[in-house]
Amino acid sequence: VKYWLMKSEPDVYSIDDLARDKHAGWDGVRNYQARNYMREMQIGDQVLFYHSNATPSAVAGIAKVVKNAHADPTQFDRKSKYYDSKSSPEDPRWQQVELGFVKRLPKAVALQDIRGEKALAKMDLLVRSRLSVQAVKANEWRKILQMGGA
DNA sequence: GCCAACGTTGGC
DNA sequence: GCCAACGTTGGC
Repeated sequence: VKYWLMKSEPDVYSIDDLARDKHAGWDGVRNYQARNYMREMQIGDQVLFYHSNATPSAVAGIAKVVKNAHADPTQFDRKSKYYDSKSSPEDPRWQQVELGFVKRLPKAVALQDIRGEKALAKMDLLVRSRLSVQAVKANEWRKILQMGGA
C-alpha cells in the first residue's frame, strides 16, 4: 500500500462532501506530475485529504483509492472549465482516480503544524507547495495521523 | 485581494 | 531548445 496526499479547496469539494457522497472521481487535475502520480496509484492506496485555500489549510481526513486511473471525463466536456480541446477520447491526455471516504481526522492537521515538525520537513507539501497530488512516505503518514488524533 | 512560486505556451 | 510572457496555485 502506498500513501498519497491530494488537495482540494473545501469551497469546491471538501472531506464532508466526500463523506456524503461516499466516493468521487478526482477530476480536474491538469498538471503532468500530478497525473503521473495518479497513474501509479492502486486500489487500496491511502490518501491524505488536504484542504487548500482554507482557514486554516489542513489535512482534514483520509480517503482511499477505489478505482485506478482512467480518463477524466471533464476533459471532453466543452461546458466544463476543465475542457481540453487538445485531448480526445481516442488519445486522452488527463486521468482521474476514484476515491472512497475513509474518515475525518479527529483533529485537522494544519499546514502550520506540519511546518513545525522536523520529521515532516521534506514533505512535498512544504517543498513543492503547488503540486496538487503528492507522494507521502510511510513515516510521514504515521506522523500526520498521530498529530490528527487517529 | 495580493503576490511569490512555478508550470505552460509559443515565438524565434 | 531557449526563454519571455503569461496563467494558475495557494498561503497569507
